Amino acid sequence: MPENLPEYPIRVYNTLTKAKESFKTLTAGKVGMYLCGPTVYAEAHIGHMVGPVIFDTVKRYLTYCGYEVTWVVNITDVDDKLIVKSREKGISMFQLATQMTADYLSNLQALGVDQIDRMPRATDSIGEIIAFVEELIAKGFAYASDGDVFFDVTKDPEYGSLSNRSADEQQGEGGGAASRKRSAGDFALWKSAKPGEPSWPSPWGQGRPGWHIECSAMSRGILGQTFDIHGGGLDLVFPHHENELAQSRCCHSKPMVSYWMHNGLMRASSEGGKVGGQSDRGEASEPEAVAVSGKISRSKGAGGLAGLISKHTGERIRFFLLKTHYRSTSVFGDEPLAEAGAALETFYRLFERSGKLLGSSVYDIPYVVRRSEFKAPANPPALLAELIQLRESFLGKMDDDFNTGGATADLFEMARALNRYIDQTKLEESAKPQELDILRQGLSILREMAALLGIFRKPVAVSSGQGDSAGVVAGLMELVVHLRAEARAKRDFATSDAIRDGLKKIGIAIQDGKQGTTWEIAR
RNA sequence: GGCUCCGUAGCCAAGUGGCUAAGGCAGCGGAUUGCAAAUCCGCCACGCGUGGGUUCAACUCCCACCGGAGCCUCCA
Repeated sequence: MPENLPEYPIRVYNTLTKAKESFKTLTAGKVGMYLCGPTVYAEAHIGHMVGPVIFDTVKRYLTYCGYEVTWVVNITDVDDKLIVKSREKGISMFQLATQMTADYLSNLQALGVDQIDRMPRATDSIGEIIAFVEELIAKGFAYASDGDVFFDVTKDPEYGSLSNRSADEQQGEGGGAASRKRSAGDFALWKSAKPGEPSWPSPWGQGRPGWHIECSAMSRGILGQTFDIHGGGLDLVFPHHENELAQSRCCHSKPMVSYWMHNGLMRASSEGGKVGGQSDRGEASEPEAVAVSGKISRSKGAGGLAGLISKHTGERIRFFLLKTHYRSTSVFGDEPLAEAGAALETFYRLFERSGKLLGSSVYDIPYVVRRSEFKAPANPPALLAELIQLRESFLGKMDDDFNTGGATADLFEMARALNRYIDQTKLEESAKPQELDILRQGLSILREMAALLGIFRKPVAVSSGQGDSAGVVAGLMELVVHLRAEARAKRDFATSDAIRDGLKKIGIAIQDGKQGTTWEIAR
């Protein structure tokens, strides 16, 4: 790779310049990427998954394009909310953080986020944080005040450049620490500990880090003073990233990051305005009033991601997040997720159908994992020519600020082309080896693109039977399908339809195809 | 009040100066099927919140207005 530096026209929207810019790395072929992770004081909600899924996809894409990416996601495990929450629960702050970190990690895993290289914890980085604060004081950008240390925003002429606001505009009352601040916009780098609070020794007494400083310290420690991409939710632009940026830029007298990327926020749909059925007419068809509440947040009681995952599958949630552009806000709820699920069925059915023809799982078909390694055949058959073109289209969308939403359209076109090929070539009646090979190659291209989105990496469990019962269900279904086939052979359609209808009522769908009858439990 | 962003078919959603405005969900016709389901083919925005303006040309740029969201306090 070093001798063959990637040259792809990737463009990235930069919050700092408010424009799409050509992607250029600081070090040839290498990318340093930092995403602000969660404060682990409560269970994660779907909003916390947006950034990880997006940046997981960004890393997959950049890696595919030949870059060597180091992706860091921090864990904030010391913070006021952690202290409050742990007291409520009667456990230590560290226990709470450990529990919630485990919850976060399990959610990431369920959504296929497995590209993270480093997950530093704030409490493991206290030494680096203190050193960083000392440097800022030495350089005149920060001052100690009665056990606290504050960043002096008036010393930074560029303060506010990220969120487009000026320091003197900040009319905040300065919080509880106002009396110790020189100006209201100053923010804490180090907070003195009250009795009983978790604390670490420092040159300013016992205390703990402020919110923003850990990211400056940890990103520097792992990625260096300047790195390529810094991400987070749109709600972090101010004050978190603004402050982080100010600390690092002032400390090092150089830019902190090349590209600031911010993802849009999720909004929750909620049923509201349940009107009583007082309709004049007998047929009351009140439209379901769906109120869209604001941004979801844990302070409003959002959560239950684990339940959501078991209900909708991680892949469905991931696809839902990726079918919209990462910078837009989207409304999330059971309906939108179910729709995403319905869309995915197209692919699952294609894979099942193809798997039967090929005699092996589509998920076992190898595919190209480096963009430069794709080799188009000299005279491709029509199907492959079409897929190659769709592949180009897909990659073009991804090059343009990781437009996953636009790219999914090409995925659907690929599925249609493949289904059409199977239909028109009548592969299900008889298939020549070379025809199956073309199908296999086509599926390989589809999988290559899907892998960039981190989907279709492994089969989704079709029968939802649990444990031992799955085998029982499969055996029962085999029997039922067999009996029904006998009825159909005798043209006893009353019986066969009764079986089908009865199964449908308990959530099992039957499909009669040329290759026999298949069944699936409604997902 | 200040600062951002958004408003594209019944719903979700890509596009953002110039060929016929992607794709998905739902729906409707047709092929197929014993009937369905699935799959394929076709239909489904003469118009992209409203009103002005710039331009040879605007959904795409500018202004105003209406509607919605976010940030300015903890937040992914």
